[in-house]
Amino acid sequence: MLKEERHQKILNEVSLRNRILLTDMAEQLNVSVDTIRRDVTELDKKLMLKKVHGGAISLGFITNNETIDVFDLDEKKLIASKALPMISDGAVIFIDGGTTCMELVKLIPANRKITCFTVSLPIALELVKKQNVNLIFIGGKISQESHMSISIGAINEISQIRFDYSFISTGYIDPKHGLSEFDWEVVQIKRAIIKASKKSILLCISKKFNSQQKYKCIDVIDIDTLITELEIEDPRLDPFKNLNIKVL
Amino acid sequence: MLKEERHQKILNEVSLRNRILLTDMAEQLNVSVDTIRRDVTELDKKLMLKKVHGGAISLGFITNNETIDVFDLDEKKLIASKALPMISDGAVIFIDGGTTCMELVKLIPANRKITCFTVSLPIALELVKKQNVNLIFIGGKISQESHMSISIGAINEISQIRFDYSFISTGYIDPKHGLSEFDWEVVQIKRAIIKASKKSILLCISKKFNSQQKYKCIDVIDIDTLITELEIEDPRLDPFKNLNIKVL
DNA sequence: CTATATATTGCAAATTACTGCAATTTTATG
DNA sequence: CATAAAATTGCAGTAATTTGCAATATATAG
Repeated sequence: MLKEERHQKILNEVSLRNRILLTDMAEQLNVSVDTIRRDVTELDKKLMLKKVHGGAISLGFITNNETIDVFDLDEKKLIASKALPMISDGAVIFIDGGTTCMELVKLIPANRKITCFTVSLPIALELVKKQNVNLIFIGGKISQESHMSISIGAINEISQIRFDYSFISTGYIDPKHGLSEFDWEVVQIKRAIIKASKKSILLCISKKFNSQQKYKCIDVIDIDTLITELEIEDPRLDPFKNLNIKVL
Repeated sequence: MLKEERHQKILNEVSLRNRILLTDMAEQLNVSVDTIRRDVTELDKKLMLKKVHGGAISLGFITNNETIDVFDLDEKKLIASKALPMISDGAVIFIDGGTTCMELVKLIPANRKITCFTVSLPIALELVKKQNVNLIFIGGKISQESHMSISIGAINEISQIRFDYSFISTGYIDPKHGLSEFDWEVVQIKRAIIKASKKSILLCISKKFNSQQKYKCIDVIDIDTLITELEIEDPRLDPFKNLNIKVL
């Protein structure tokens, strides 16, 4: 078999499976592992794949973090765009932390006049850029992990406010087990927020469906609206529709 | 499974959840916890996530590597390095906003155990990176201009604290007219801070000398130490030395 | 403080990588 | 066609990497 032929087959396999093992390819192409190794080394130099210990991965796969992130980002942007119409002039809203909420914040038009509360430093830093947003940060001890204010004082402050809408995120969600989190403090904060909100809107990518963590936060029924990137008629949404919450 | 494959899966999970447990990933990927730990350590070194006890968290927020051009960065770094020795373990300090204070924050070593208050969002976002800093953000309405918390509530909160040191910045300074600012609210906050501090250290680049603005904040004599980028014997410092404050 | 979970370190086994070399095949050229 | 030069391939020995495990230290939660 010609070398070029092997190269082509290797590249095919890499693009198909995103990764190969040298031993697999050796067996498949009936040559020694050394030969495959040389082939892969060559293709690596040509930047046609990435050689790693024991095999090779596609270049698309290695930047997978970015591409997947961008992919996720698109989904999150879609969720954010669905949520945006709920933010109308004059509203008093709360915006939670997390990347999905961050996309929502980015979408808020410069001329939208609202009062916006948050406990998340990154969200606040983004909100402060908006000319017509009256931003109030609920202060206190900041958690290293979540970059959120998580103290009792924050919970007290929240309890004395009445939000028209709260846009919240969750770490984990399950139709039966409800929303759950990794940090107990975060659970406390989120509960306070939902209690202080006339309406709670959960922004959640469908990837998180059917996952749970040790600290239960609230039941799914406790939120008013669930916004995902899915089409409304997607069967994956059925378990949530049955819970009698609004699904967008 | 190739190591890189695991890395990708770990990164995906981290970006999705913001946080993972080593044990969860080990189970999910069918390898030992040690392996996941090594993976995470490696990814941490590559600055692709942050390793924490028991797991890892997303860098998504933290990588605010905005290379905003800071004027006179070298001078500000010099000032920061002069101020750094005053931040000792166990101290309760306040750090003001501004680029000079930001340089000081960046210099704080990871193992320095302090309690740190601030009203500045960017400063807070930088401080939250420091493992051993107990960070408390004094919340309230955030000013668009200064990205600082400037409400009455914040002033009240500050008045109930006692800082060992406060590191403050100023917009304008003049030996006779004192420190002055553009925003009335900022003046109020700074006054409260200085009142609540055992010692106040002003970080100020010499370019600001002999300048003033409409709202006077405090007199130069009200601060304890002035730190500039100048040599101690520089004649430009004489007007301040005559005011009987410490000059570094 | 105590119990549990996690981190660190060293180590051994298995796998993979690298190097030099020889056998074989391909290519270049008269 | 003949033949030397170059490229390709497999192999063997050695080096490096990866992985899991165990013992010990450290950190966290109650």
